[in-house]
Amino acid sequence: MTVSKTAEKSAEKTAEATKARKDAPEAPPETLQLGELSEQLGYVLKRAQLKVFENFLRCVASLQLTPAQFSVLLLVEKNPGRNQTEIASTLGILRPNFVAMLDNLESRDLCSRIRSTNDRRSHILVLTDKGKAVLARAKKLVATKHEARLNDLLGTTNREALIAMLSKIAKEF
Amino acid sequence: MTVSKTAEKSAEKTAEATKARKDAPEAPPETLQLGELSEQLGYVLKRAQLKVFENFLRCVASLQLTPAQFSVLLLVEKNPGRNQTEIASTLGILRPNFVAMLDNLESRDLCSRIRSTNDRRSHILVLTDKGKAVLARAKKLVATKHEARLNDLLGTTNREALIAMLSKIAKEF
DNA sequence: GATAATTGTTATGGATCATATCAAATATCG
DNA sequence: CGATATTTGATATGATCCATAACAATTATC
Repeated sequence: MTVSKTAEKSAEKTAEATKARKDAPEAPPETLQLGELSEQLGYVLKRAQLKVFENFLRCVASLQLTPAQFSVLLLVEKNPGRNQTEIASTLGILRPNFVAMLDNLESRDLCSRIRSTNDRRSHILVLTDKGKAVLARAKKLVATKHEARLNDLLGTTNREALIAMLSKIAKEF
Repeated sequence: MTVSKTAEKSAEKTAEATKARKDAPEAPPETLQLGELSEQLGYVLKRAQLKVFENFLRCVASLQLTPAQFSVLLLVEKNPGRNQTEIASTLGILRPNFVAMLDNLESRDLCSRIRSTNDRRSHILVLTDKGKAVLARAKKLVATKHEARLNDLLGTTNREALIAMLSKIAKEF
């Protein structure tokens, strides 16, 4: 759809515009060559990440959950009774930016802030019943539509190897 | 360094705060459990991508190049004579956002916009001599410091497998 | 030759990310 | 004990990135 848009044009002025048309070995002229870019880790990582996030959003579109929101719900479910700072920092979210995120989730009745009795400064985070239900549905959608897509593409063994390598990079790079 | 910050506190009020202290099989209490998050493709992808970009910036800090700028220089070098729309679109950059990027690179005399004689609307992009030199130095830094780091971490075979899988995801997901 | 499409550009708004600062609560330490 | 420092959640604010609409100049199309 976007390939044949920029065809050869204005070839009547410069006669050389149609040179090297026969026995062209490779490199179709209308497509740009990525070259070393396709071997750059950062480039391909970023491109893959965008595609994966995009697919994630489609898969859980019915629940209106972003990857970041999904990760918050997962972490709160796994670690009930933790405060905002703890949840945010393990997700790499800065505390100021976490406030609006929680405002959103709380306004949708997916999680609650509870003033801690031990330390009245902190807010303990817990999932509401609705939050647990939504998260359960999200998990199913992600497993059956999102992760399954990855399995189809790579196979289970490769998928596990990929996750392992990315985890290692995230931790040790 | 950030592990032992939030130690157990105020354990004298609630006697249950110190329960399950002996024969704890796993799960140190001061560290949050990632749970299913560590298996989520999107999460580990994003985390890895941030680490890789961070490392890239450090490796080429002397040249003041971001990953995006590096990709532009690489693509222009590989595809001389292309216009802004072509370069931007193959990198997934929207044309309006590409203008400021080029203003930056051009103000640093790394690349030039040249009015095309065929189509006087478009700007042909080429690297300046300085741009070619800077790109050459950047390539060396990236190869010896950045990509080499990845080889040390994964090994050459795994590195190639990782790049291949990420490329596949970027294209077919 | 009138109309449509393309190119680079500007303006603009949203989303993400980072820093400084604050009040309330707690911890630390003399 | 009490003065000081630290922590927590929050606000304000700015930077950066990403997306859309619109525009003038140029070219393509019919």
